Amino acid sequence: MTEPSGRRERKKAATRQKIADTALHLFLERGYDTVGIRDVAAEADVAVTTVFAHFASKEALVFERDQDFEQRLTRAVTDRPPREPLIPALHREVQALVQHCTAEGSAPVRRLIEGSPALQEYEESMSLRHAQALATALAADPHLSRSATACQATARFTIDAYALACRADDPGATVDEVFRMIEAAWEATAP
Amino acid sequence: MTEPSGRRERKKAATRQKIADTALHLFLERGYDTVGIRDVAAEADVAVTTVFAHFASKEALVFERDQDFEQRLTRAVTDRPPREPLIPALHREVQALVQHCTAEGSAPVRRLIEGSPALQEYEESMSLRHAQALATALAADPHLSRSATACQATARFTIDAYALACRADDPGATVDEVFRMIEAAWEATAP
DNA sequence: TTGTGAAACACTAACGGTTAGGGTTATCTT
DNA sequence: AAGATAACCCTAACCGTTAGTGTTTCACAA
Repeated sequence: MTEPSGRRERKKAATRQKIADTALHLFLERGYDTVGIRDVAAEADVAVTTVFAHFASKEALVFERDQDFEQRLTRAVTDRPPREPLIPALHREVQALVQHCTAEGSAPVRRLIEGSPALQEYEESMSLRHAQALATALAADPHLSRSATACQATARFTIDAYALACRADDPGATVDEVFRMIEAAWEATAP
Repeated sequence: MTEPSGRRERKKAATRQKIADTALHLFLERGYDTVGIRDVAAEADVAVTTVFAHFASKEALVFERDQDFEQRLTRAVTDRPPREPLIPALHREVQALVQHCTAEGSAPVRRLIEGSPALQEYEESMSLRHAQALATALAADPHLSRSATACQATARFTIDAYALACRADDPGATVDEVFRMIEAAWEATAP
């Protein structure tokens, strides 16, 4: 119940940050596979157990920043003004997310991920969780009234659009093209 | 260059089969997490290294049978009679694959997979590889002449249909419904 | 101020998947 | 029959991850 009560939380956050920064730095410098958890812990000057107290797995160290991805997607649905059509809202949000993830600064991290099967698998797994959350949000929207299957499919398609665009030569155009398809698919499910 | 030259290959296949059978048996009996690779190796009477000579990972032991999944999908595209429309062909093949995977005998294995995050992650990862293979097959079909993006998106949508249907209450109906969406999406990409 | 409970962290040791290194046997080829 | 090689074995280790068990540091109230 105590919100900003001080030093302990700050120190914890600092420790977490230091671990994440150290890890990303080492990964980018020497490669994901070559750097062990023990290396990260030593360099960050913490115990190995402390690393796992802050991050669920080695892979999670790399995806520190993409915390709010899921929230942004579901909010694009739930916080949309009444009567605002669904697909354009999703389209806009995905466009923004893709731009964020293909920005200049994210390039080295993307290369890191592409270079490690373990990281790619982890990212896919995250994506599926996001798709499930989005599907739930879609099914809960009273204005849509589509079948559960239609909601789940649309959620997956949306995540597909994001995943494809992140790896495409022209991310923006890819989002637009896939969303033309999603729009048609969605219309085909109208009651 | 030697095709069926005998005993060695037969023995190798037998060893592989014995490992897979033993593993699945143990997993179903005592649970995936409770059974270690060392247990499997001991029960199959082989060395641990031999297990990994035949299977790339512990998870791969469970998916021994779904070898031809990828081939069946791509062949549904490439071996389709000329002028046969794409989506119905895919629809039929996915329907068949789903029936195969939701058949009576596959239920215990499915429960095994649902019970282990590691197995689910592995299955997703397989799915993505299949989607990429399918996308390549679509892009290579001279009759289709769609953009690379459209092919990739359609491939992913198809895999989504399979994944959703395998977990749905009514798999057949789910395939049909999602393919109505895919059909519309595909039409929307007509040149 | 000080005592108290809890949170954050450390250390050690281990577990389980996976691999490297190096040796043995069975099969294939010539 | 004599190499060549594939399949296999054994040992020992690496690495991610966790359990068990303290120890330090902070928050809070008496």
